[in-house]
Amino acid sequence: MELQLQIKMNPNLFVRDPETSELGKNIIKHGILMIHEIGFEDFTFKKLAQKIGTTEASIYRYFENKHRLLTYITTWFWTWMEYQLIFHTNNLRDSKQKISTIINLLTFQEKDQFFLEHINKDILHHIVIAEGNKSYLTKHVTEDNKSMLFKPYKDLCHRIAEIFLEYKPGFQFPHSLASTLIETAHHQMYFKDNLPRLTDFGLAKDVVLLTKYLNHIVYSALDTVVKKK
Amino acid sequence: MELQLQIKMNPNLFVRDPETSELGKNIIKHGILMIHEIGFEDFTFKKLAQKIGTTEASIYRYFENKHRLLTYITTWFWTWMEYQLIFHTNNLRDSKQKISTIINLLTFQEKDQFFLEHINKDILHHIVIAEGNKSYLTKHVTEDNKSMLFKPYKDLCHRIAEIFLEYKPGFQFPHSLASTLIETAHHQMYFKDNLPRLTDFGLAKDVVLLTKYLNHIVYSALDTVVKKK
DNA sequence: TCTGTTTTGATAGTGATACTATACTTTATC
DNA sequence: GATAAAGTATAGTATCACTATCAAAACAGA
Repeated sequence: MELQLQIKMNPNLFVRDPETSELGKNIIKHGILMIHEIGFEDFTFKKLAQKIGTTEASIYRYFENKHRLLTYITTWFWTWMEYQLIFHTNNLRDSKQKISTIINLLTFQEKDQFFLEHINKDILHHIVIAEGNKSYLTKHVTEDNKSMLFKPYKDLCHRIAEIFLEYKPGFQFPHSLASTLIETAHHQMYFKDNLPRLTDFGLAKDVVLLTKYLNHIVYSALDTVVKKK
Repeated sequence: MELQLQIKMNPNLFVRDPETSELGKNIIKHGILMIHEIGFEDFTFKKLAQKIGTTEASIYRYFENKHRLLTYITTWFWTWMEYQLIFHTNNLRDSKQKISTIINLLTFQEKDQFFLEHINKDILHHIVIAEGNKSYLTKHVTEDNKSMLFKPYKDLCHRIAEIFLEYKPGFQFPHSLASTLIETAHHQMYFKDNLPRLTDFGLAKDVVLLTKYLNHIVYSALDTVVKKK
């Protein structure tokens, strides 16, 4: 069975909802492909327009600018990630299993239950790894944050934090540990592929050692009593 | 006593060494101030030229483009950070104290021993937190990496890794833990100020809880035996 | 002090980027 | 079949990211 998934996005993210038209879906689809291909810096609406046979002006009817498009697709990713987390942990009672699921999701080892023809999720994941930070590393974070653009990221973080608390009630840093886990998973994957000396994963193509590392970090942090100091 | 510090930078980072002239030093000095003030995205060589009373063309004589300037200053920061680490841990025998020093340095709680009139290190630190990732999150990482542009970052990471190994010989992930520590320190500081829901530091202005958190992460990871799995 | 070299400044120009505006055509909807 | 909405075509502006040229100033060596 494949579930048809419709993610409702915050209207502040777009000018016109791209999910409501073919052109909109094409912008998302080829936007993702193109950002992955040439990188966010070199990506322009003009190039995208050429690729999908439309005009710059038409794309501007959907997104204020390319940064908003980036925020849209990364935010979509985090929303989808939370869906996945809910779906996969739904039937689990053991919080240890839930934590394993989180790590597997973050390292993309969990099979996707949802289907969407215009979004390639593997490529999207690569974009979030390589460009995702740029959506909040700006001078207008605070403003964007007030418009709730980062809510899905924070929701996911909070959900993970709750699972940590379920595993270890009273743990002092559940949210920080959650955001650290998310960011570390992505950073270490990026480093593994691009700056491997910053890791201890050697030339391994797979994600086995990374998974082991993430498990170690999380469980050691949760299982060790936080010092009074 | 104040030590006069001259950091020798990789020549691939610049066209003409900015340390060799007044104009060069001004580019660095006001470049740092301006990137901090308006953010890297809005920063241009034209604006910088206006500010320091020179021309765009003159700045291009020193740096190929603004991205190179960013890489220059972040790389300078990591080199300086390694100097600081060496300086502060020089006389320490206890690896536990060394680790405390690392965390204090990363959270900017250690007093600076070096003096430089044209570089404001507190502001530089803020830039590295908010913009530093952008120096390696590009489509040309691999190329830049081959030109050794990120060597200082990797050197610092390696030095921290060695201290971890000194504390816990045989630890499987010293480099990953080192890069995680560096990145987490910066991310959590950024989150604390801009997206506080991703942390557990509340509205605290200081860095006490963050320090406690980083200590917890590092020591729990090092003190816990890595599972065979 | 003359002379050659390097550094900086002034000016101009090019092509791309990041938009905005307007008017016209096609498509959906009632 | 009328009306609105969506999309296309075209054009235009300000800024950006450079490159080129030439002249002036500074400076270094003989």
